[in-house]
Amino acid sequence: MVRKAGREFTIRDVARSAEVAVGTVSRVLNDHPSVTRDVRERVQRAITSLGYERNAVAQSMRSARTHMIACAIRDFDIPGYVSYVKEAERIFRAADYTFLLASTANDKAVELSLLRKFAQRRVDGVMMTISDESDPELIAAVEQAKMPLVLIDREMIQSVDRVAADHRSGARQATDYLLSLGHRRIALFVGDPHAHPSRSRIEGYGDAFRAAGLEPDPAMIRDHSLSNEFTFRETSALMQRPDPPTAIFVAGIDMLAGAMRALKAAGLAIGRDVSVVSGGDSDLAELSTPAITALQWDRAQMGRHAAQMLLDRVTGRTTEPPRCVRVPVSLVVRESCRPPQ
Amino acid sequence: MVRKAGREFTIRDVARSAEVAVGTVSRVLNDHPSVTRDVRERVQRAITSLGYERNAVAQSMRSARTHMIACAIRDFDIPGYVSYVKEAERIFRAADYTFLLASTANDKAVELSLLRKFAQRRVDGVMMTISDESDPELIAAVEQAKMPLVLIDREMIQSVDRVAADHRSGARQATDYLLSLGHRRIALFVGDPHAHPSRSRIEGYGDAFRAAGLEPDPAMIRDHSLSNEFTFRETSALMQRPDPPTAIFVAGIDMLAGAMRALKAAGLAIGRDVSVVSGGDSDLAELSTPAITALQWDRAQMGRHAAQMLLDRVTGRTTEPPRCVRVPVSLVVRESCRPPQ
DNA sequence: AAAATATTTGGAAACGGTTCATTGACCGGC
DNA sequence: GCCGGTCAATGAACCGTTTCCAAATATTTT
Repeated sequence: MVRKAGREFTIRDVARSAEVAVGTVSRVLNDHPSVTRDVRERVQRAITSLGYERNAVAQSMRSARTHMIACAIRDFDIPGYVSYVKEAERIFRAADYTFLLASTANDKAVELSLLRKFAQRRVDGVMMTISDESDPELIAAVEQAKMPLVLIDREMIQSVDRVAADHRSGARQATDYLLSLGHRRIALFVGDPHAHPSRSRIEGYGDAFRAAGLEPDPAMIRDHSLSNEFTFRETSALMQRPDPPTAIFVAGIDMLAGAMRALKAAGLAIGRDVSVVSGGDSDLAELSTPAITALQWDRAQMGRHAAQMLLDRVTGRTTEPPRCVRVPVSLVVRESCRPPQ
Repeated sequence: MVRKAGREFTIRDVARSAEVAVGTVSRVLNDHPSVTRDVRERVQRAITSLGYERNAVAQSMRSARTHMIACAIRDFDIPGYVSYVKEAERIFRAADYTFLLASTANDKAVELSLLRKFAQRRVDGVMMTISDESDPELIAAVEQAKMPLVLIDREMIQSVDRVAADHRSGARQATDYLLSLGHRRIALFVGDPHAHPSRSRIEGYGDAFRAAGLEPDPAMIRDHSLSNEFTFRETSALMQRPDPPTAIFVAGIDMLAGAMRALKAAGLAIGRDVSVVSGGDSDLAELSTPAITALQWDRAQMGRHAAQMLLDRVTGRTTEPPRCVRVPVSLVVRESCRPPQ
């Protein structure tokens, strides 16, 4: 049999070649029990001899399931995020789902447009972060999504499943530790306070101060952007004040590099001149000299939870009300903090 | 109009609601010129009032184009790779292509199975790495792929498009530099020599030795795996020899952390006790104390090239024979290398 | 004003699977 | 020898678009 120009073989070609009906080929492909050994083998032979590959598009068209899961995160190259995603992809692939990935640059318009695209593609489920958990348009888009959806590291929208690290407790631990060393002017860097991680970190920071009978100084808090440039600029500015902080808590997951660059440029030594705690652990934190004290949580577990929750919805195994899984955060004490001079 | 239970609105519902034919709705959706303003507006109104979302699956079915690009890389959480991917995704999204991502763990079976999956999904193009450029099965699978395909950081398979960094020149520069400082026992760590980057690095390393009238010592070369554990173990072993290397060139893109961990554990100071050059630049390399001398190339550009080449094939803009784009590599000298004592 | 041409709209076929009602074959029991 | 029941296999309908031909209408030309 010769393939028609530009056309791939279809189930009909297989049927003709094996001298059976198309329905029979479909049943062979789907391991339906009521096919005799003889016919099954004839069909298998036809399939291999033609090099037939089943068309997933046609399959999705009829079955109204695409076996695709979409994921949208702030940015690909944030090692912290990618750890979640890596584990999730592994689980989805094992469950025979294809993984679709996009970055949003933390931009609401991109987030909304991706949600529409995912809907048009009829993906079976969505895993994502959003830039602003209190934006009505984003909330509406998330709540009215036609497919199951899991939010990553977001907490506020109660009507969908969520997986989040316990950043409030993490920030509390970090701040408690710095306060216990005697620090009082502790700079706090977080990202956009419209999303849960930043808000929770600010809360945890405040919790620690208040538990010590102190009031946090708003001038020490910088909440604006997650970019490295921002962290660099603000660290530089803060260290030039007449009363610079004696400790810096760079709470964003990928802010450490920016702060270190600024301190290096200013000729300040971590540990000796200023104490530093990083809000996310990394090779950089672990292997710096001195090694940086950091907050840490099981990122693979977070990805696993998100993937599993989503799969449970997609396959209909769960119809329970939406829930929020919270992953614990702990402080790894290294060498970057000393009592202030 | 009420949506039937469990069914979404279709183009037919829109047609009925706007009192036009389905073909007309399709023409409105596709901005076909021959639709009068009046009809167009009536259809638009029907679309918004029903909340209709076009079904991309059906569209693909009919048009035989999915507007999806698949990408398979060794691992998500290798910052070096993710930089390529990030830029590529941006370009594909801008061109209205959806990006499909999978990790292969550098495993041939996974690579083959993903290629089949991509074929079944009828993606319009594929961007990937493969674990072994000389494996006949992989070569066959890549060459016989029904869709355009671009290999990332692979060079050998001439019959498809490729984008690769010039690792040979990079390794030559790094080794030249270490030799010029007076080092002779220079350890070289690379990944699996079945793929271009490792092979090229070994060649570049040898080039430098031979250009200096020396012969490289095979006992100083470790080519096996890209894992951090491997690098850790082998670094530890090598430094315990009676004649340990005076310099280490960790040429793999994500091997630096493993080597640094081993040196730290052995109580050896980089720069003073042993010189180090990293085969890939990173925050870790830049911000370590001392800062690590590293090879560097424009990763975004690599992703851009790959995406553009693929788009040119997918859209039929190019029918030229396959080519290989090579991205230059340069050495950034920092503080991690000194003459041997 | 009629003819020729261009433009807009309608409606059916096609894409490649899955599903389901129907047919046909075979077997055992009375 | 007939009937009922089970199991395999058939083939048409269907999923939601796009595309193409034909019909209807508008516009220009003669």
